[in-house]
Amino acid sequence: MANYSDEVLKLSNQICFPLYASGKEIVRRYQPHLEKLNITYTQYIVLMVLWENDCLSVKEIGSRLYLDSGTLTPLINKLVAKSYLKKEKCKKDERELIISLTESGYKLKEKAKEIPHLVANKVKLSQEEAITLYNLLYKVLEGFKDE
Amino acid sequence: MANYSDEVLKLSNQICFPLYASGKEIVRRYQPHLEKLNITYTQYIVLMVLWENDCLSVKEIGSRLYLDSGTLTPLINKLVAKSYLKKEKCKKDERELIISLTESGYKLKEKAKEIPHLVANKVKLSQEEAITLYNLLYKVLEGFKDE
DNA sequence: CAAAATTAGATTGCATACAATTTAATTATC
DNA sequence: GATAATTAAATTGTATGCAATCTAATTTTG
Repeated sequence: MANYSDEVLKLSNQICFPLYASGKEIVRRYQPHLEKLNITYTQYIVLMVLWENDCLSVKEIGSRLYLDSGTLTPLINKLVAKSYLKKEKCKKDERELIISLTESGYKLKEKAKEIPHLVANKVKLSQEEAITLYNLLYKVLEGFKDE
Repeated sequence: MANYSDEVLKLSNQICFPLYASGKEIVRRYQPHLEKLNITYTQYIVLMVLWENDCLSVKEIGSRLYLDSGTLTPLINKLVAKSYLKKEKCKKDERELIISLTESGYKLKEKAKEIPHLVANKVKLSQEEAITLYNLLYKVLEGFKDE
């Protein structure tokens, strides 16, 4: 007979699963568009952070994107190899590495601006639902910060 | 001067990013608990599907979890190596592979039942907010299905 | 019914993710 | 001011994810 613990372990009763799955699926929708810019989704969000605020340390980028140096170091190296980014040691603190956009990295911004709309159109939510979802997701993320 | 396209490209204006990040972060909260069972999150959700409905094809598991054979084949092999699952060819259609729980795979269910609570406690949402979030996420996922 | 098309899994190749460890630089402490 | 503790990146190792391709089995079609 199904009991309470069975219910708890149903996929459909756990909020983690739809979070995990929808995150994955929406990122997958970005890839075909990003491919035209020769970048991946993770590379795209690194660029996005820098388009908004150029010249940041690896640490700072990681803190905004919830990524650590194990992910960022090789990823930034790829973007440097593609000539979208450049790295330089911070003068004040040589442990830090300042990441900044190259001319061609900055120019990508214009090409990228249409992509969010293209994917947003595939998300079948009303404006109001999207805003609610957005706020709840940030609430989850913020909640994780102070642990 | 910041214009509309700049706004569009701000991380904070894109619903994809909080989906991507919160999915990743909540999965990360599962790992320390799952480690005690010697499984990863993806392995856990495969087991969860089978706890709910044993004996499924790789295709069927993939359809429920939004994963393809490139991810599932090696992952299922690991669970077979750990003696949690077994594989057998489908008699009716030899292309299909039926995946089922072993005795020890079934027993894991009892040990796993406390984990969702432990992680849910870290998510700082009210009951009502969690339900709203849950429904919106499934709406996103369902919307992706018919493309 | 034989050839073509489709389908289920497996394989390959590339790009994350992240824990754990290491290295170099900076701060805190005695 | 030398040593200990801390911090930023890089490195290592393991586990996904997924597109693309391949192989074998089954269905569809002329």
